[in-house]
Amino acid sequence: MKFEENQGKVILTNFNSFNIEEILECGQCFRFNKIENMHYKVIAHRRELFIKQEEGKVIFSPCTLEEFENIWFNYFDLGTDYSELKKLFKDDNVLVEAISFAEGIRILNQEPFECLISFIISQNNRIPMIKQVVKNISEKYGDKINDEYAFPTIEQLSKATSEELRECKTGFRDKYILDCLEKINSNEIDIENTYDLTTKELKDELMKIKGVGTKVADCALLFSFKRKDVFPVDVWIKRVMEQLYFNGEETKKEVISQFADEKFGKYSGIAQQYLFNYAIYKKIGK
DNA sequence: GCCCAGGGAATCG
DNA sequence: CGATTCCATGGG
Repeated sequence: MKFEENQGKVILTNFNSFNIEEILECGQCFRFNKIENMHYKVIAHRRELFIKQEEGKVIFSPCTLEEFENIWFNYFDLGTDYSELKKLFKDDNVLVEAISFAEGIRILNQEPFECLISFIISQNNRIPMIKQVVKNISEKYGDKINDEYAFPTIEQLSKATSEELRECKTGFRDKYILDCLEKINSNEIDIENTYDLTTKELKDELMKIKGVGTKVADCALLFSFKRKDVFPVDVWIKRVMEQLYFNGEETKKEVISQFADEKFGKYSGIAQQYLFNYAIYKKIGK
């Protein structure tokens, strides 16, 4: 892998396992827009970033070398060698098949607060609606950056009222967002300093928030707290796992979760993302 | 009007 | 505790 700055852009070459469409469209993040094929805009870290992928190269702009090294390298998880991780799954024919549908998926390292709120909103909701609600909240409470709005800081969103949140179309999840803010502001939970916590300790912490159960906590753990050993089980994963590993038989989420931990191990979260993408692609159960 | 969405809380045995 | 029941909103 190589990256260098050229006239306000950073060009990434000699990489593997990077497909901007697969990375953004696989349901892990909500602040992006498609401009054209393999050309996207991402809003994260109070910045607007354009990503255009061509044969053998990815162009990030506007972007300095410093920003790339300090922010986007980590955001796109470029320190992780996905070709090595995929080798861990090479003996599982089912997973190999799922991976073949999106070789270029990577798990983004998103900002914890935004990711947590986004997945609180995801409860009983659809991906296009989640994107819309997160956008509404950003436009109402966040700072303007170019022609978009950054996701609000904790301080900014703490000014929100139940009525305002409902105007942003959060629906009944308004009280969950308010509870999240209360618990952060009263230091009942701390999402800033989590490095020393085990995955279970951090999960218990997150689940103190009303509206955060196993699934929402797992998504936050995987997508923003760098815990690649968690395997979020939602309706799609449940269906695809039942079909691929349980002979199409109805299986409880807890059983699927434990099965995944044992089968996929330390990097089960990566496996989950390939399987989720496969489930959506095949429209399993629909 | 009806159904369901990347679930969770409350309640019950 | 594990299992069942109830909850609640917007969009198609």
